[in-house]
Amino acid sequence: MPRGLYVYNSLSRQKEIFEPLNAPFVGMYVCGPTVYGDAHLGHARPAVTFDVIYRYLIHLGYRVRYVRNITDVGHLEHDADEGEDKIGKKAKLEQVEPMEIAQLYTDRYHADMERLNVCKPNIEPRASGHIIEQIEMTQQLIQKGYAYEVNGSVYFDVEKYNQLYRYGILSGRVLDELEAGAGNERRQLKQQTEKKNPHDFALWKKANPEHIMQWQSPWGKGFPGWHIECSAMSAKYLGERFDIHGGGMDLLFPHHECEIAQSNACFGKIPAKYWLHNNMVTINGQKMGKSLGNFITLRQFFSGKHPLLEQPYSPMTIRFFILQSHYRSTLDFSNEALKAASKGYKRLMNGLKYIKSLSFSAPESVSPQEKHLLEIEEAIRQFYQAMNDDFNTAVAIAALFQMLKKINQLFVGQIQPSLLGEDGFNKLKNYFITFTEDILGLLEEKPMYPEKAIQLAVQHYAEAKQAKNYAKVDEIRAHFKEMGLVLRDMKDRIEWAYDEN
RNA sequence: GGUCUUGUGGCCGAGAGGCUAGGCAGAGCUCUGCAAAAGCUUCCACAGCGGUUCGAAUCCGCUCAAGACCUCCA
Repeated sequence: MPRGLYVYNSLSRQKEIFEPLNAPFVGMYVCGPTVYGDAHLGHARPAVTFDVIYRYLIHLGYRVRYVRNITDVGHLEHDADEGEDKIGKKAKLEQVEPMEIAQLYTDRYHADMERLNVCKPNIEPRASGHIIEQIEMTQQLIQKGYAYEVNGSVYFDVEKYNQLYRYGILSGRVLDELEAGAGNERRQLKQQTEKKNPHDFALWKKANPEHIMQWQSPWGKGFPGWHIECSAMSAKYLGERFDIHGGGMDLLFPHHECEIAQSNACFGKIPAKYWLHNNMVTINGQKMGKSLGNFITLRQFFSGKHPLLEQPYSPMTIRFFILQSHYRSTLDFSNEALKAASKGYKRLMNGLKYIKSLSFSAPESVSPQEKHLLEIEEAIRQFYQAMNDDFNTAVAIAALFQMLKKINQLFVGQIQPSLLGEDGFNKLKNYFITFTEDILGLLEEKPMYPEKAIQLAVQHYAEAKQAKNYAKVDEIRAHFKEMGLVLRDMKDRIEWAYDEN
């Protein structure tokens, strides 16, 4: 299909043609969750975004190795001096093993992602399973003179690195200016650390005796620093240089900046060729995040149990909602927007369900009109063009609705399949299904009753209708409504569909 | 204080110098026991003020507003 995929590279701040280092292979690393709480809408965004990128690359014929990590150690709660990590803190509160917490939330994350129809990554490495790799990388950095040990902790020497390379290449920061505007409080805090320089970041942290998560290292007992896991694990599974590194925009600095510094100092190359960052989900115009406490978990969306939610929103509604905006724009949460997404999604699914049930037939009397074929091909072109333009799913979905229009015209019998011609019909059907299901990952959320039971009820409805027993008819309609379904009386038949309200 | 981004119709959300985005909502028509759905038609825009241009929502400047990062965060 159409070649020429362009992606926005945060490193160059512009769109670049996507050319893998070793086509047809593509290595993609995306920063996954820290598993100490349930995933919220903000976690769904990168998961869905990079899921579609993954699916599209595969669709284009690339052989993708997708690595998404699980952070189950190492992220510090306040600042490095406190030396308490998030997983450990929660575990102490709940009197369980830290790994139990990590396991629990990993499982819950997996379940949530499955409901969102997010593909599993090919490799999902855990930080705790790669302590050795992280220690080795830290040792190498010490050997090369880019890291130093103080009291059982090891820090990356940003000043030293910046002499040869440029710290800030990704985020556009200049080292000398970094500290300039920092408030007094922060400056005082930073001066108390054992770091040579406030910008230096931990590769390895010494653990206090009461600290539960700790491992033996050449520098005593401790745990890995904030950023080293991604450098160590991406290098292990994708090589020292790979194609795509993704994550949320809030990770751009310092996380990804530090990753680049570490990996570059260690291996002499910037780890990824393309750096892709999704924008934030906002709520009342503000970033949805853990620290602000203004987040709504995915489970709360699915159940509707949150004060801000007027109703539950299904996983596919959430997915569709995310895909309706471009991944580099902020996406504002509101009940109105979600409800609109829900309706749009269901309309799309009704079309999908119908076109799947339809096959081409051509009575001799009707001959195809080229106009239809051209319109179908135009929509297909628009879809690819949109996806090739930095994965513009919003425009891609607009193309899908163009195709839906044709499907609905078939549905109400305004046009016949034969009018599209066999080629036109097959293109409409096959591309619509491929685009919707395979690339965008939007699936029907099937009713909880088997198709056969529903067909039986449809029959009863038809009979009541025939007998003009309108009381019965209305009763059956009400039952369908309860199931989230509706009945549609067509001229020549009766169909059931998903209720769009 | 620094770096950066954004401001589009009732709501959400694309686009990016001249050509319909799209979804949801609203109005009308067709269809219908009543519906529902769909189709067709239709209303409603580019924060403000200047400038560049034959032409600006799109480029430049200023003003106002909102937000992100500089600390763990997707």
